[in-house]
This record gives sequence, structure tokens and C-alpha cells, in this order.
Amino acid sequence: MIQAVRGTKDILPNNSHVWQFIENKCREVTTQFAYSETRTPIFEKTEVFKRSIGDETDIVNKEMYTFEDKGGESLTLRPEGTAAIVRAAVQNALLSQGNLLRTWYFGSFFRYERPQKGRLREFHQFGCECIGSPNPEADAEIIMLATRLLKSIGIIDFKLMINTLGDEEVRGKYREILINYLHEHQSELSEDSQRRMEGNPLRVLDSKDERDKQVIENAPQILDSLNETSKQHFETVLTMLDSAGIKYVITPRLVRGLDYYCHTVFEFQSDALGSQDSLGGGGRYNGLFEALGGKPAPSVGFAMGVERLILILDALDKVKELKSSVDCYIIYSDPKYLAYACRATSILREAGLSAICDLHRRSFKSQFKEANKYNARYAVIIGDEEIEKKQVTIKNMTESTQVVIEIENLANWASNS
RNA sequence: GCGAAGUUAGUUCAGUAGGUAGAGCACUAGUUUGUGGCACUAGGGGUCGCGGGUUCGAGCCCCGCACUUCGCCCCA
Repeated sequence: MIQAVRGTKDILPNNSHVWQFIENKCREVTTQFAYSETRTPIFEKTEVFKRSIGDETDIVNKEMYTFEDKGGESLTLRPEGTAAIVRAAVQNALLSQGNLLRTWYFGSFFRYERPQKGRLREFHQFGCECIGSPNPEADAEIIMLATRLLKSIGIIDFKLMINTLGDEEVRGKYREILINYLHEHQSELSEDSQRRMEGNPLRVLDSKDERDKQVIENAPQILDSLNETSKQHFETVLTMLDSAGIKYVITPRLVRGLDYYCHTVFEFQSDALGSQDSLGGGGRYNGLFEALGGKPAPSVGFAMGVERLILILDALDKVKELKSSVDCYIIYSDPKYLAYACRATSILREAGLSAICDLHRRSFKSQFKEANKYNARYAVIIGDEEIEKKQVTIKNMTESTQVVIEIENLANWASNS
């Protein structure tokens, strides 16, 4: 037996309806916010991700599926969505027509990681980007959209963690303060954090190591280093969330793993997941367009892990088994009536109903059982009498009533039922 | 990349003094020879993850590999 590649999963006929449910909600909610869809290629030049996500990040360092094509070009299976959207927006000059772009995406992404529950090598994300506005109301809109989506698919029990990283000036200043502090406590830190201290000190704040937590507890907070602009930006976002009735927890330790974030960063968490408790997250990225060769376009966005949404729906038992049903199940008493059954089936479909018949040449009784399994509204019965009189018997499966009609009138019946 | 636990029928799981496999549900058919859902009866299904080894004999013991899960790491 050939197995699927490690960390990949089939979406099978018996649970594809859950995916469709979520996809439909994504369309619904994005429509409410007037976001339109972007579909970018599944792979990009490696450069796209290196320049955007950041060379120092784990994603770029060790998790990308990078390969050379036959022309010797380095390509990478996309590990996240934002970089490609920005590349596409720059390439197609999407901002030259106006100064704002609201867009969303849904698709597969790839990271070479140790698979775990809620963490796959091919996984799916739904994400939104609000491109072109430097203002806090854009941050608020994105968070409202994400919140709306979670609620609409039935996830209410989540936590929204929010923080600000400030602008460039703030980040630079805070970075120094933090490095100094960490240096003073170097001996108390975990090996990992000691290593990360120089390259990416902010990530130390995110550590789960008990030793680190002690140090982090008393570390200087970025909130205390904010300049007036950054402070106002953050406060406006919070005020807007308040007025929209969205609850949040200010989490000074929240940093996030991609280098391109500034100002507002946020993350949705759920207790229903294991150690992969992050449902999704995002933040503002003001410098990304320039990093990818475009004109400045301050933006904000988020992404949700679809597999994780599904895990929560499972855990909450919220997955409505949208029992698929068929309008008509055609039942014939003998295989010699197959052509007649085929004609009836065809007429019903032509009239816009869904209609199927048995392909196993099963017994009459078994065909009824099969009709039940398909949750058929009507059984369309064909036997000796019906053939002889050019009729069909139609049985209402829920009320157990039946009528006999001429096959000539079947289309007519179908359009009225 | 590191540590730990798992893998037996479609599925959920049983299965010790090592003697080549079992249950529930699901599936198929009958009881009811043109009328379903319930019930009863019967039946089909398994190279016991893969490959080696020990043994007269391995689902069970040993080794390797693959995959899954739980931590770490990281993130969605």
C-alpha cells in the first residue's frame, strides 16, 4: 500500500461537507466586509518568502519546501499567504487603480515540520488582507472580520490576545532595552533563549520555558517604550474593538513569528486545542511592499488555520452532519426495466431534481433501503404494472403516501414538487 | 531536530504461560417472491503497519524502518 506523504491528509467524501461549510462561511463573511478573493500560485520564487518573512525566522530557516526546477531556479512551496498576495499586488499594480485593496484567500500551504494534531506539512489557511491604509481603523476592521468569521462558524469560546510592537523607532529602541535586560539575566535563561537573544530578542518573550518565564515576568515591556504615534494607534484600535463589543486580552509577551509585523499584532487561541492552541493570528505590516519592490502600502491582515477550526468544531460537537439528501431514488423491480428507469431518471434531472438509481442490480427491497440511506424524499417505483401502463408510482418517503402518474406527466410533477 | 506512547476487520476496540485471530457497529442477503426505517437469522470480510531475527511455532519476544499521537521546538 502506498501511503500519503507524511503530514498530509485526504479530505474524504464523508467529511468534505465540513470543509464546504467553512468555505461557505468564509465567502459569506468576506462578502459582508466587501473583500474579494485572490488566488496565487502554489509556489513562488524563493526570494519572495526570504525577503518578506525574514531570513532569521524558523519558517525560512528550516521549514520551507525549497527546490530547484529544471531551469535551475530556486522555487518554494508557499509557507504562508501574505507574501504572495503582496507580490501579486505589486506585480499587477493593484493599488494604482485606487488606494485600498480588500482581499482574501483560502488554500494549501506547506511547511516541513514534525506533524502533530493540528499541525500538518500541507495545511490550509483562510486569510484576509487590508492593503493601503495606515490607520488603526483598518486594524480594527481586520480583527472584526476574523471575529465575525469565528462566531459565524459557531466558535464562541476563543481568546483574542492583542499587543503592539510599535513603529520602527519603537522597535529599535525597545530591542536595545530588552537585550540589555536579557544580558543582565543571561545565566537564568534557557539555552535556546540565550542563543535567540542576539538575533531575535523579541522571540524570547514568547518562550514557554519555566526559567525564561521567570525572567520575562519582570522584563521591560514594549508598552512602556511606545512613542506618541504608536500609542495612539494602539489605543484607537482598542477603542474601536470596545465599541464593536469585541473582548480582548492585552498580552505584552505576544510577538509572532514573522519579521514583517509592526504595530498591532493579535492571535486567537482556544482551549479546545492541545499545545497547538493558536487558531489564527495576524497583524500590521507596513514595510512589506517596499521589501518586495513595491511602493509603500501600509497593510494589515490575518490568517486562520482551517484544520484547527475543524478540530474545534469536532471537539464542540458542532459539526452538523449535513445529511446529504437526494430528491428521487428510482426503484425498478427487474433489471430488464433499466432503460425505462433511465428514462425516468433523466426526465427528473432535466426538471432540476436530483435523481439516482441502484447500480448494483439489488433486490427491490434493498433498493428501498438504499433510498433511505440516501435520505431520498421520493421513491419512484417501476414494476410490471407501471411499464404496462406507461406510468410510475411515486412514494413520499416521509409520509408513506403514494401516487401513480403517467410518465408523460413526470416532468410536470417534478416541477411542482 | 530531541524525548515518550501507539499501529489487530470498513470503524471502535478485545486478544499471555509464544500454539497461525474475536466482539460491537457498519456492510451483504434472507425472514416479508412489488414497498424502506424496527427486530431476528445467516453471511462476507484481516499477508494482526512494513522488513528482518529468535523459536518446532510469533499478533504476543528482539532489532530496524514507516506512520500516528503526546510533549519540546515552532506556528495556523
